[in-house]
Amino acid sequence: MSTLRARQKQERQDRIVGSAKALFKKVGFDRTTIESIADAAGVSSVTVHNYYGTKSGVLLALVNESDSLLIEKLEASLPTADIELLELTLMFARQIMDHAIATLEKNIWRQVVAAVTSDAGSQLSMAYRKLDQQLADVLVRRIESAQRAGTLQPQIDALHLGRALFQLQNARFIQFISFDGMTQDEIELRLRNDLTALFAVGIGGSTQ
Amino acid sequence: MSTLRARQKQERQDRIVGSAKALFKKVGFDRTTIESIADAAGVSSVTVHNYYGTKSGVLLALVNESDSLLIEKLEASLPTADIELLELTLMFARQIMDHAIATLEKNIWRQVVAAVTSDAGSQLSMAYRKLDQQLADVLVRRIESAQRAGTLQPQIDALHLGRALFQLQNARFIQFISFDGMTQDEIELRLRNDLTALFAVGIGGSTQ
DNA sequence: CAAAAATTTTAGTTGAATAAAAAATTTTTT
DNA sequence: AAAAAATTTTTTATTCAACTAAAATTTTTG
Repeated sequence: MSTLRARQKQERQDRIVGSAKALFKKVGFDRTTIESIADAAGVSSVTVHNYYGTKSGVLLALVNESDSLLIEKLEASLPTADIELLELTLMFARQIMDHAIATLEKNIWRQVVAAVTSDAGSQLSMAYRKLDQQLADVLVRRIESAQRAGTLQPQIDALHLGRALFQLQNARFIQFISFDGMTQDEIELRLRNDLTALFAVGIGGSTQ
Repeated sequence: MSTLRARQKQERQDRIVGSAKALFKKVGFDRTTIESIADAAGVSSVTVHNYYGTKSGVLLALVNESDSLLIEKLEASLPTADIELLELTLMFARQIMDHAIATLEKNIWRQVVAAVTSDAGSQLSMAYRKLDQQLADVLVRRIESAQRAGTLQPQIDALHLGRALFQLQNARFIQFISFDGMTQDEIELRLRNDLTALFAVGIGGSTQ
């Protein structure tokens, strides 16, 4: 029951992450210094480094937390059956964008993506990727359930389809956060166009 | 005809970009300092800053150059007609990966992606995105020509299909560079699975 | 050769990151 | 409960490199 010390550690970490979030939102990532985070959290800057290694480390820790919530929310709110594949995917995308915007500014999300890419391999990057995979799994399971419900042909490969749809959605999400002027509606339209065009390919069968 | 000065400027820039490339390949991005680039190029570090602003700036300049070549190469080598959509896309993806690996290490590509994402909005980021769009256009044109050749149903929306395929390919490309252990074959397989699953959706028509 | 333009030098700021010793706190032992 | 041991945090100090500003110098042009 080594817990008093552990609890305090947890509290300290919570304070750090909380202060970081507030500062990121207030003055942006670049202009937030590790020292300002440390000050706001009532710890020393060395402690921040000890826990999270780098400034990006703090950011990723913060995002990992909030993304775990997103998965639960998605799991709960995404309709289970009786929905078109295209609509399902769009709904999925919309919820992710909603969540992202509710959590942090686009600008900060760009830093998240950059950090995950730039130091792929770090603990926190890998945690982030794992969450992505869980998101993809949500989609896969909905596809399977649509197949059971008869809304979608059963011979389709649900796993690969779900992953492909996730990749596409994710690519568009990154586009969404990459431009301040890009609206959710515009991204939704693009994703819709993507899917419509792709789904149209199979329709005619081989022309040969 | 203000050209002597302009020529020297160009030469200086070439030297900077060349030295940077050599250093990035040799010791990696992080351990290359702007001063070492400047030294190798025979200019002062301030000059490097003046031209490219940041270290990432130099990197993006370098990549923009080499990617222009890629587009030409693709345009020349990608078969014009008489090819399946799936094979076309895979070939496209393969050439991009080949080019990427021939140019820089995965590690450096990660920095490229990070830089483009992190300061979206900078000149060089936007140039990079423009090149991406040109890449997508190559795909679109091949699709149109496949339609003219009768290999693909003419009623399909070539523009949106091409863009969707590019997005998917790009997502998989980023996955490719994100892990040192990820092979081209593995990525090709994933992309093939993506496409097969997506194209299968249309086949049955509506079940409703 | 003088004017104009660009580069380099000089000098300084900033903040991330790290190391090692000191201080504080918690746990364990007596 | 007090002392000792163990662990964590903070202090202190330093390094490193990106980036910037302004003056000095060089180069080009007319």
